[in-house]
Amino acid sequence: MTTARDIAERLQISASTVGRALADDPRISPTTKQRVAQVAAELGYVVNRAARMMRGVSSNLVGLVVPDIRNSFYSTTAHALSKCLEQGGYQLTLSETDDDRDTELRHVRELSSASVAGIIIVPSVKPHPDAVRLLAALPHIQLLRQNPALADRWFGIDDAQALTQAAQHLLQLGHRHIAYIGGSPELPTGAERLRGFRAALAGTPAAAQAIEETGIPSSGDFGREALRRLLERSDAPSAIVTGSVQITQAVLDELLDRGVSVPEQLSVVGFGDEPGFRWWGPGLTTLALPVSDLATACGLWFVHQMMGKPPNLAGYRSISPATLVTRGSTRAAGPASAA
Amino acid sequence: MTTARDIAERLQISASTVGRALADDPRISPTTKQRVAQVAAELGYVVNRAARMMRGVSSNLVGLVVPDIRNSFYSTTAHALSKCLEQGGYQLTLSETDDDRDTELRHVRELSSASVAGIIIVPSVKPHPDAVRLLAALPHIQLLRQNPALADRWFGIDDAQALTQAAQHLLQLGHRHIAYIGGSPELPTGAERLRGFRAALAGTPAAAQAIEETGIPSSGDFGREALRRLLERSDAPSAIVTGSVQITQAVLDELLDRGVSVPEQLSVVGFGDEPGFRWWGPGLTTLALPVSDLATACGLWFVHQMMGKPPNLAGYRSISPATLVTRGSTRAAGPASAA
DNA sequence: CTGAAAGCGCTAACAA
DNA sequence: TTGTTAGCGCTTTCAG
Repeated sequence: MTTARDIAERLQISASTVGRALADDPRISPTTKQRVAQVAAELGYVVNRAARMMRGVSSNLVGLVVPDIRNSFYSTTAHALSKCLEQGGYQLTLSETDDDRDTELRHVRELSSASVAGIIIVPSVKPHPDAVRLLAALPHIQLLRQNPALADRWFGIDDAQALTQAAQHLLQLGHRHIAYIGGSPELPTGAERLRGFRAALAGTPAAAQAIEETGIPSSGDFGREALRRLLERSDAPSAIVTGSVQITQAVLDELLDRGVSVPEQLSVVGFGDEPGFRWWGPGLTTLALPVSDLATACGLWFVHQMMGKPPNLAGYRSISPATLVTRGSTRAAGPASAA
Repeated sequence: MTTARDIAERLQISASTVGRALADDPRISPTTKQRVAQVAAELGYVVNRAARMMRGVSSNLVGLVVPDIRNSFYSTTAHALSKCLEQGGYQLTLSETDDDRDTELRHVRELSSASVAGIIIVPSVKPHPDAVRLLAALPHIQLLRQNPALADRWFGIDDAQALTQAAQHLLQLGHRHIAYIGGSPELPTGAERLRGFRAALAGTPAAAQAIEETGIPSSGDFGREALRRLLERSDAPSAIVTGSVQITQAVLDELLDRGVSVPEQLSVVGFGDEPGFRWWGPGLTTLALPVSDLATACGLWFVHQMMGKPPNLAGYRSISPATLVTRGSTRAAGPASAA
C-alpha cells in the first residue's frame, strides 16, 4: 500500500505538503499539486481512511439497519439511499436485525465502533437500552417505524391514513363485513395501521362489522392461519384488508392454494406494491407506498444536515401518504354481503 | 467517546493491560479481566476500529459490489452473505454499480481506501483497468459473473446447463420453433446462457428452429420490444425462453398487456424464480436458481479462508445447477406448431 | 508557499 | 502478571 510519505520521498518534499496538495489546499502551488497528483496516480495511491479517522474525522460510512433486506421495501430503500449518499461521498453499510433486539444491539455496537458518520434505522420493536444509548451518541434517523426512545428524526408513511383509505374503498363498494389482518400492534406501524382501519369503520353511518387479526407478520404462517380462521367463520367477511407486505404475500398464496375466487367470493386489498402483486389473479388492489421517494428524501436530508459544520441535527418529521391502486381484486359487494 | 486509556486511568493500570484484558489474553489475571470488563461496560466502551486498523489489522468490512440491490437476485445474496459474515465477525458494505464501470471503479476505490477485508463482486461487463489493479491487491471473490481479468475465485450458476434444461423441456413438449430472449453475449453469463440454449437445439434429431434476440436486459424495454418483434413475425415461435430476470419480468408484463394467452398460444419458460412468478397467469414455468445457497457457500468459504493465517487465497470455483420448476405456462405444442 | 513535529487510540515487542 | 515504549498514516498547528 503506497502512503503519502512514499509520494513525498519520490518528490523530495514533505509528507504534509503531499497531504495538502491532495486536499487541494489553496496554499500549495499549482505546480506542486500537479506533480503530486501525477505521482499519486502513478503509484495508485488511495488514502488510508483509518488514519484519517484517527485524526477525528468521522468515517464516510453510513449504517443502514433494517429487519431483512429481502423485503423489497428495504431493498428499495437501500437502493435509493445508496444513490443519495454516494452523491455526498458516503458509503452504505448494511445490517440486518431480523427484528431481534440483540442482533440490533450487536450491529449498532459494530457501527459505533467503526465511527460511522450516521445511522439510518428501522428500529426493532423494543430496542435494547444499550443500543439506545449508543445511538444517542450518533447522528441517526428513524425510518418507517418510530420509537420514542430514539431521536425525533423520522421519515415514514402515514400508516393510519393508508388503512383508512383501504377500508373506505371497500365501504364505498358496499362491503359491510370487513376483516383486517395486520402486524402486531406492539410495533408503532402495526398500531397505526390498526387505528386507521378502525377509524374508517367507525366513521360509517351504516353499521359495519370489523374482524381483526393481528400477529407477527414476518412468519408467513401467521397470515395464512389468520386467513384460514377468517374463512371458516360462520360470519365470514366479504372483504379483507392486509396490514403488512409479508402478510399480504402469505394471504395471496393461501387464497390461491384454497382456490378462493377473487373478487367473486372475496374482495382483497393488499399492503405495499411488490413486483408480482399486479400479476396475482385479477390484479391486486393495493396500497402503493412511496418507499423510494421516502428513502431519497431521507438520504438528501441526511447529507444536507451532515454538510453543515457543525452538523445540524434538529428534529424533523416527514410523513408521506400511501396511494390506493385499484386493480381487479376488489368489486362491489353482492346482495348477500351487503345485507 | 471513552478510550482504553480512560478505563486504564479509572483502574490505575496501564492501557496495554486493558487492551489485553479486553482481548482475553491468557496472560492477564481473571480478576483484572473482570474489573476491566466491569468498567468497560459501565463507561459504554467500544473499541475504535480505526485505531486498531492502523496497527495493521484489516477491517472487518467486506464489500459487496452488485449492479442493483433491488434485483431480488442480489438482495437474496446480500441477505445470505450478511448472515454468514456476521458469524465470522464481518460487516457488509453495499455498493451498487448500475453495471457502469466508472461507478464500479469509484466504489472499489472507496473500499480499498477503507481497507476492507475483502470484496465480493458481481463484476460489470468490462471493469476499468484501475479497478482490476485495485482488486488484485485485495482478497476478492467473483459472484455469478466471471471475468478472466479478476481472481480465479468464483461462485456461480451453471448458466449453460440451465438454458439447455429449459430448452429441452420445450423440445420434449414437442415444440420445434423456439425463441430465446436473453442478455447481451458480451456478459459472460449472457454468452453461457446462449450457448446452453443453442446446445439443446443442436442436439435435437428432428429439425428445430431457433430464433434469438439478445440485448441489454437492465432496461425492461429491450425485453418488451424483443417479444413484440417475435410475435409479429410471420413464423412466430410456439414457445419462448428468457435469459435474465429483468427480461422475464418485461416479457410477462408485455404478454399480459397484449393479452396473449399462455400456454394456449405460447409456452413460456422464465429465468429466475421471483416472488411473483408463480402468481403470473397460469403460474410461470421457470428456472429456479439456488442464489441463497450459492451466497451462503460463498460467505462460508470467504470466512473460512480469511480465518487462516496468513489468509489462504487459492483459486476456487463453485458451480451450482439451476432447477426447472414446471408450472402452468408451458404445455405440449399444438399440431400447428409441432408441424 | 513549504517543512517539522505532535498526536489521534490501539497493539505488540520488549522489559520488568 | 503487568508496564513501557514505539509506531501505524494522516492532519494540523506552529515555524519558517
